Amino acid sequence: LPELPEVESLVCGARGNLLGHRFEVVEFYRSDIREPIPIKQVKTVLLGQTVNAVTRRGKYILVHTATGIVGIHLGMSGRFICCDAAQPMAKHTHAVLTLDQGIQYRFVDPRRFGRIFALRADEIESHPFFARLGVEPLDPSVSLSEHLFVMSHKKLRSKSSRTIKQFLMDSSIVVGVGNIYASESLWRAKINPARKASQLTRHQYVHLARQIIDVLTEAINAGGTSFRDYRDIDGKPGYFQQSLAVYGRETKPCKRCTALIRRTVQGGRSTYHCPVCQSAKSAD
DNA sequence: CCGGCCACCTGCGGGC
DNA sequence: TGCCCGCAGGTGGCCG
Repeated sequence: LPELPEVESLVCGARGNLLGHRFEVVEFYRSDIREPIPIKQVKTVLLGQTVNAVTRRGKYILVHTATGIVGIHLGMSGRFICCDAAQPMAKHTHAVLTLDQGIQYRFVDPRRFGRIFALRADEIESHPFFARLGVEPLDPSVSLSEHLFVMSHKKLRSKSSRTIKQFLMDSSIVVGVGNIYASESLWRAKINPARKASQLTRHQYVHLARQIIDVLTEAINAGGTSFRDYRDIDGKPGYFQQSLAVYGRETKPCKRCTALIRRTVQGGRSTYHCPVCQSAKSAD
């Protein structure tokens, strides 16, 4: 579920349901997720309070009220589902927030890698979870290409030999580029994922940044449905099935050149690339 | 200070 | 059927 496009879509949808509404009931069914949920603090922020804003930093969802902010991260398997109070409770529902009209937001997370925490309004940028986060790729005031180029060169001084794929997935450099969109944007930019980040030219970073912004934007516009088991109400597969060019397509033909997509492992995570379009030495 | 690796969990699909 | 293995969208923290 959670790559940046899913989180962004969720935040947009949540604004419609939450803004100006009040949490009447806040329930927890288990609090031992990634870190224990600070139930008392979370209730202080939410219970009986009206939502002033719903924002996002990286893949963190932030719900603002007059008494503070609750941060929610979905981890690998988390969902934040809006439904009627009458709906049967899904397995692994750990928290239920009931709004004034009986609408509920439910936090469901089988693997429990997600987090729920509270912070004060003035803590957002200094909180450990946010302090070292890199730039927002879709922030129009940021030159993503220049940032990536400069950061990749900074690391060069400390004999870094990090690959471009792992560099893109480093949230202290840029947030929101997860395992799917790292592979996808490198394929679009025709850059081999095993190349050293420090060896790419400024020109290549310009091209790569363009692809990152485009692929994330397209996925957001498609409603953030880039997960494996997504089906819409008619049972049709979402963006994931239709539009991902390489992710999860090992041994299938490249959508540009028909060569067979290859799966490799970098930092313990699967990487997909086309050995022809993204040939290792291509300076493109 | 930095890069690399692990841990944290449950579920699912494939092979035997 | 059923068991076992590998794999799954993330990331903070620890170790060397």
